[in-house]
Amino acid sequence: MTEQHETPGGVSGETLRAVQKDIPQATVARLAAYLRVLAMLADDGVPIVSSEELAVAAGVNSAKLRKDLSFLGPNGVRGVGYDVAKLRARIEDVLGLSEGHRVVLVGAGNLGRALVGYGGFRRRGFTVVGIFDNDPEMIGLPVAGLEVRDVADLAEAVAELRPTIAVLAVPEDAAQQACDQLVAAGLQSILSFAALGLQAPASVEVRRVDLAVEMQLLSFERARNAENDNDALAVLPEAAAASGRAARSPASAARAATVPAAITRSAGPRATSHQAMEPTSKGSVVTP
Amino acid sequence: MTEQHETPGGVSGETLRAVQKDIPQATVARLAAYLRVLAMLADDGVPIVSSEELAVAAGVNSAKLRKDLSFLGPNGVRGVGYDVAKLRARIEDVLGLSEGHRVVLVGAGNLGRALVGYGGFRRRGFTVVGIFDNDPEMIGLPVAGLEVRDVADLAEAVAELRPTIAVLAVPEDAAQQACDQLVAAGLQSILSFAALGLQAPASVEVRRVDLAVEMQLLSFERARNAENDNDALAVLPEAAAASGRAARSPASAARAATVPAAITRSAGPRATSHQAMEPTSKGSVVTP
DNA sequence: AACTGTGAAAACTTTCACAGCA
DNA sequence: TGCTGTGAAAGTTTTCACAGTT
Repeated sequence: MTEQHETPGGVSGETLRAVQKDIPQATVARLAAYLRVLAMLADDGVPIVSSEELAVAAGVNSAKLRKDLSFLGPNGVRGVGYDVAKLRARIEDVLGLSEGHRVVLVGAGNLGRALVGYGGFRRRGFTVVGIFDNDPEMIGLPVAGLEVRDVADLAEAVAELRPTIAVLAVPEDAAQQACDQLVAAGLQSILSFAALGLQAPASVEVRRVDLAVEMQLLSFERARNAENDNDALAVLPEAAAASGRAARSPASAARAATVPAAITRSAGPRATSHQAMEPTSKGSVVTP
Repeated sequence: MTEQHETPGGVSGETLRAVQKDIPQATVARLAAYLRVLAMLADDGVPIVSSEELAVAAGVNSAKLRKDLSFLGPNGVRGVGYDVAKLRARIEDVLGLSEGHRVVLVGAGNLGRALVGYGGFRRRGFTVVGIFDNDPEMIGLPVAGLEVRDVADLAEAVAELRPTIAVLAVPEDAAQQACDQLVAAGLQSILSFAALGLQAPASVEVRRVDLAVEMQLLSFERARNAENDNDALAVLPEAAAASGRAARSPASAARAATVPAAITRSAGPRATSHQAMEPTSKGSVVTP
């Protein structure tokens, strides 16, 4: 949590605390996106990046990116750009990722297995340390190098594994019970793939990823674009026909991919075709 | 905006068109969330719901909900509330869901199978009509009542199946190629689970669900709350200790679950404990 | 009396455009 | 010169509070 990267010498918790409090929601959602791009750049051995380059890769405009980064304090060098490694470390720090996270997975079905197998997971500092299920057939089986354990042993296992995040990938009808068990075991951050809202103490952060919501947003955009296309066709037949990899209308250009949350937070950021933004909030499969 | 449902008689396309254009992004992301709650209410046989009840269930405040619904035209009855069935139909209409959607899935691995098995999917009007993979071992196997087909046959199959949405659940390194095939086959709406941004024509809507982003947002909230808790503890030790299912500080109360997109659109909406909001945009696993 | 629909105010976010530093 | 960091303007979203309807 604490920490600063540029300035040597210890920075107090005060500093980071202040920073975290004042970072706008919208900005936080995008920081995670910048991080992904930075990781790619780092893999490619790129040492320095300008706000313009980074912004394009992340699907936002450069003014927004610079404003976002300005909330984290000075990160770049004028006339030069941002040091990829430094900026990356700084963002990880602010997002509370620098220590990495130990994750327990509840539900070893298809979704659960898909999740542990998801490479971007470990690559981004999330280590699955335990897998649980309530199906006797499943318990004991090896999944991703771990043995599936009985969800009844959760409390005890948590004491031993010390996870910071739990991922809930169980059927709808088992979700609330599993959630209660996680809460009882002391987990404070839960990412749930159940469509229904889970009841949990206010002190526990439950984030929901709802695939259907993402699909619905996709549906809306399609409906809206179809509309626009009709309008355009009515007025400018050739222009509309020549679409291909061409430009999109300004109105829809701001739209793109992101999922604020795993599959979700909704109202997320938007983005242009190759990269999308708007995590959340909206976007995203994050749903209420 | 225009439009009326109560009134019998055909409503023109003009009307719906105008409505869609003017609905704020943030509102659209939340409509999908309201829909889920409405579906639950309908299942429970609840005929009428007030803005307050619906808002609480969706994790937003009632003023926001009423404002959101006002963009769809008059939907309720003053002094009474909203007709659950009517409101549901109206929202589905606006989101372009009323005709339902035919979905093709590319990638029959764990994630793909988890997705077709996901009940909330079909229940919300999305019907999987085709499953594709490029693994010879996989092709021909039955999954969810469908036979896995060769992704090479996609173009041909699309002509036959007429899907409106494609879900991409393949490994990172195969994602761009699969995306290109979908685009070539004429798909216009793609929900991708690949972490990387996909290159596609501007006319194609690509929505990304990135699980890692959701986890990162969860990490940030935890870091921020830990901070607040420290502050609270320093000042009010007992109050902080008595957390249980107690109230959360106003600052963090606004936070909750949602994933604007499947797993995100970023910056999505937030919500209170039992129900969360802020799709996507942002919320959600929607990422840039 | 109960509850919706909505202008107007407040809060938040994005964009502009430029001063300032390397 | 090139690019960051940032006030100030513009645009969007949320909240308030109340008039209007049943």
